[in-house]
Amino acid sequence: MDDSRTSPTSNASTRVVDVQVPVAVDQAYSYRVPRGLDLKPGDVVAVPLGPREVLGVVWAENPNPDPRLHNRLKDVAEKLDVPPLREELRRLVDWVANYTLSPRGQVLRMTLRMGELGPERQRMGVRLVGPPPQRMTPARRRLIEILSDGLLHGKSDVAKEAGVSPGVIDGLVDEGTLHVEAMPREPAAPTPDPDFAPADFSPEQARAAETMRELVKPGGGFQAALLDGVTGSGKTEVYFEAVAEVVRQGRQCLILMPEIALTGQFLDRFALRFGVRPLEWHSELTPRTRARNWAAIAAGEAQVVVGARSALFLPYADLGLIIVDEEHDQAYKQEDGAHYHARDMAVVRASIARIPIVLASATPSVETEVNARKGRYRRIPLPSRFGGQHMPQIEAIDLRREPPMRGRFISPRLAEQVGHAIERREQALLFLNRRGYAPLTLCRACGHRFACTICDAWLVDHRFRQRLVCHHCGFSMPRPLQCPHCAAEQSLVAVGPGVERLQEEASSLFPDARTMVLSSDLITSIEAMRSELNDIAEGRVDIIIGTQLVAKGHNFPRLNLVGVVDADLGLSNGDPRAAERTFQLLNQVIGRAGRDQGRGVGFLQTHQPEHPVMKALVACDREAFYASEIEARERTLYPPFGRLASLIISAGDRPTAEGFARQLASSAPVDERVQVLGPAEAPLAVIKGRYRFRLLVKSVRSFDLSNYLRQWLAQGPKTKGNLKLEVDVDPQSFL
DNA sequence: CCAAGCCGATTG
DNA sequence: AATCGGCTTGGC
Repeated sequence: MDDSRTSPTSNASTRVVDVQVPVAVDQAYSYRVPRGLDLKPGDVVAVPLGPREVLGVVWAENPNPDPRLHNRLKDVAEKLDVPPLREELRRLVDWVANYTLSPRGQVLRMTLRMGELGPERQRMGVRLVGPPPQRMTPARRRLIEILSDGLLHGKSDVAKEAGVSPGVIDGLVDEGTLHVEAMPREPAAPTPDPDFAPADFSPEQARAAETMRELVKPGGGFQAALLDGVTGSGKTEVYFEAVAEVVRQGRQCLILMPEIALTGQFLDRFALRFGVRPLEWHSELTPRTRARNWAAIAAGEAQVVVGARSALFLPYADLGLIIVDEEHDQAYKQEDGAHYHARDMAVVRASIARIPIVLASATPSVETEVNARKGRYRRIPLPSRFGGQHMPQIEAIDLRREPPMRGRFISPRLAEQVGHAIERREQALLFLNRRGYAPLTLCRACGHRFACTICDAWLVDHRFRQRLVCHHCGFSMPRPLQCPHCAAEQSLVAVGPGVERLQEEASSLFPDARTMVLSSDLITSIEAMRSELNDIAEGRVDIIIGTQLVAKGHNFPRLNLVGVVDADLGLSNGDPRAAERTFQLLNQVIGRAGRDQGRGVGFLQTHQPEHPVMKALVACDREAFYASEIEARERTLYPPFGRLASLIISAGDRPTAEGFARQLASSAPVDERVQVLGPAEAPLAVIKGRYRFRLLVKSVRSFDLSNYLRQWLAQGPKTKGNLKLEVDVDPQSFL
């Protein structure tokens, strides 16, 4: 059986290591180590995988390779010249894979998204060194004019500036007038100066800042803190003190943000405090920048990194602090590929690395709030707005008693208030978390409703684009002129409001006002977005009409009135987190008002002013909201008082999906600490032509739910063909 | 009969 | 994730 005697490649002196490759497999694969190559766990290597070569990470020494692999083992191709992944990061990868039931390789892939590695392409520059050319042309003259300072200029930059083609430069180089030299490499990350512009703190803020500095004292180990401050209380400047301290210690700091695309203002604020912008990490980086930033992070050159959730998995050389800004934000939950919650995994990383972590929010998630109440997290309060300003005054408008006119959505009282704001030359924001013109189109003649052909959803009327669009799969069709069902003409009516329709209404109410719609589907690029936000900040807009895009992190100095057009919108579905999310979102939106002048007002148009969320918002009574929400979670054993996982089964046809879901449910191991609910048809039963069923698995808190799920799925029925099973531990969304 | 397209298994 | 092989489908 053992043919090692005949195989020249396997002998006792050949080392074998297990290498984790960044593909969706859970196991590490074994490779032989070529003679003379020194490998240890964490080293980044290139290995052959099937017909191609991929990057991988040495996970362990393997003294006893599986004999069944005897002569199938391949050699490690190469060891890359990058710092090895530290044990801390490898343990995080293992932990996340284990907890979320994702293949380890899939988690590892997030740490190796390094763009194009390899030798850095040298940028070339030109310098004026010789006499003018014999034949002078206008193009050459412009070029020489710009280069007359004798300094080295980027070749493509100078060509662009002079408006000449690169050929002109080459010509002058040939004549000896210009000389080509390599440009010095720009540092990927300039070092922030912790003492560049220290903040001027109120006594309250100074106390919190002192606690921040204490938190990051050397040798302090793992500690989680909740920086709990209302919008406008100066949370950012306060946690900058912790950042400054960590920078002084020469260690690295990661600041996680829910949406990096919207953080233009944040980068500026950072630069005001530290003199330079921090290093950015997000999905829109070009491969080149990605490679540079990855290398700078791994080498420890980048001291402060601001990033979206994927920045959590980067190979920091010496991470000393993690900050999770707006920790309650849903955008931290990754919903495709590996399902993980970046805030929770950040706490895990901090704990593995034995470093402090700061969660910042004005409206903490219920999970975090409970951790703070139980003393597991240290609460650092910032109870009031900076400069003695007041929180906005909030009133509910009961739509049952003060309804808008038929076919309108702005009630008379809200319209009157917007009118006053415009007269005072202040801005008003109308908030409606609904893109497009109208969420439903129907035929007045026959009642036909326009629905997506492959999803279980109505088509949303988008008038700017002149199309009906499905928000779940992206399907769209031109807005028809007649009903496809009964052929009636001029019979189609828009039902319900979207931001575009609201703009129409605002323009008819205030014909002279300048309105602007801010909605994710109208944003073409980050650049365009930043310029629109700038228009608002500089007062070129009177009425802003926006979706939740406007809730996030932007400061509009002239904004004093916020009207929430449909405060009930997020409460209607059967989502267990609906109340929490509505509270957080509306609090954040209303918090946009009056940040600079401190006399903001907010109006909530609602059909249920007696709802706990509305009452807490109107009374500015955060405690009342948390008290009622925590009590409800405790009673029903929902997180954080119990554990939850969601299994989504989908297939191309309904019976297959439902059949498998039933089979799966009945194969669940019996355990008194676990409850398997369902299968139930998912709230959106069909998405992209796939029929979806859901099982909800609920357990007590002191239970290893991931392990239970793993055992269940290992012995349960296997998916095949069209069937797909997605596992989501700690689900946030229930659609 | 061959090309194209889809599914599922495999990667050490 | 990417690739390959097997199988079906479709055009000639």
